[in-house]
Amino acid sequence: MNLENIFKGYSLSQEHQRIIGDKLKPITITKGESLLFPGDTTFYQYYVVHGCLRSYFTDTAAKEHTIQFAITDWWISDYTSFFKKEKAILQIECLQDATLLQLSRDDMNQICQSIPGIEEYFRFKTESYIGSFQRRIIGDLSKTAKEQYLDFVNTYPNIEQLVKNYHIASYLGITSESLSRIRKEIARN
Amino acid sequence: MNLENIFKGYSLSQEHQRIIGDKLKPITITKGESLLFPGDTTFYQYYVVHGCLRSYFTDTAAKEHTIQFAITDWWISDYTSFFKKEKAILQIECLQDATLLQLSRDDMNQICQSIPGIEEYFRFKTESYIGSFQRRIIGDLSKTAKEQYLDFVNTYPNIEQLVKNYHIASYLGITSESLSRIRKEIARN
DNA sequence: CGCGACGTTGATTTGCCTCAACGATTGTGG
DNA sequence: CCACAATCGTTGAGGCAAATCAACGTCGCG
Repeated sequence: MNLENIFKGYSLSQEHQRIIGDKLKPITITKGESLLFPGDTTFYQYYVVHGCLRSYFTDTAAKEHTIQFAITDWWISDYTSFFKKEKAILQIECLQDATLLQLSRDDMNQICQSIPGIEEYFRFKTESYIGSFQRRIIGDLSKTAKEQYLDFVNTYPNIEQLVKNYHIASYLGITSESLSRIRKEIARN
Repeated sequence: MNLENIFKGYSLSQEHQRIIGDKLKPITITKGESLLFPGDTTFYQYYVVHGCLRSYFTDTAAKEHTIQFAITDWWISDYTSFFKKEKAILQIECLQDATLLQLSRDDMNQICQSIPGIEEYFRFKTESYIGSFQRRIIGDLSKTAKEQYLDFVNTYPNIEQLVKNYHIASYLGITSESLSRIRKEIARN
């Protein structure tokens, strides 16, 4: 396993790589399977080596709302559950056969304590989430569906090709019919 | 200054309280003033001792979108700017005369390094933001304006009394006219 | 081949916005 | 302390973007 892709910019000794490698448990999952269900509590976050997953919320009207997609080099979890040990409200589903590295909260804390500088990696990652969530809230509040879609394909061109249109629609907060019409209108130009 | 309210649950020695107290700079600000403007870079976050502030985004149509309110015991900043040293996109405005404690990013890091356990406080705070942003995105995606408003007054009853209706509307992503109609409809029942 | 999943298209409905006007309340200067 | 202006919240009329409901074409797969 090559840790360099994960901890880009952090030079790790052989010994430190071994310690981290021992904590990261490889997982394979096939399309359609789920890693986590609402109501369960998750003690893990997952690094995507390859494949594609999404986390989503199912509302009282049984509509699904995609919170996050994850492809190579992304981490995914229900972070409310992972951080606070609360029951998850999200489901995490595999959209394309995937290989993951599973890391528990306890092991993450241990790595942070025993390997100087690595806590910064995880802190930076958490802080980056704040930024992307904030951008998303601003987008939800201030943009039309068409603008949101154009932003999405610009920001995540690699994801757009991998997932179904109705997954994208559920991420943007619109119906798949509306997304279809938006795409049609864009194609006309 | 009493640090106990800020670092609830963290027992600090006299010496450590002195170190932290030296870094927290008291600030007073009056209604209508702003701490931060879009385009500036902020090196500070602010703890609210008393008073009320909001952070908001102004879109290309000159509409304001409130991202966060902050009252006693909350922290506020443009966290994208504060964490990443990027230019701020938010403005931070005082809604009720306030007393704040200003803490710079560098001082925060120094406190984290010199006082064991305090880094956990800030990490926990950042992780809590993830949870509240996630809940907000889910709300934006899955709830009607009326449900969103009811959630807001349940979750932040202390804030609802302090701020103007159009600030709440801009937080919920609706117009003040719509909020007025929603309130009227709720009052009928 | 036949079935189910997916995307598209049309007709209609609806929730919220926009624009406009008008009380109520608050603040301010004479 | 009053007069007036500004701010704020409310109400109405009309419009629009997206949802809903329904039908249908296409593609992939057992």
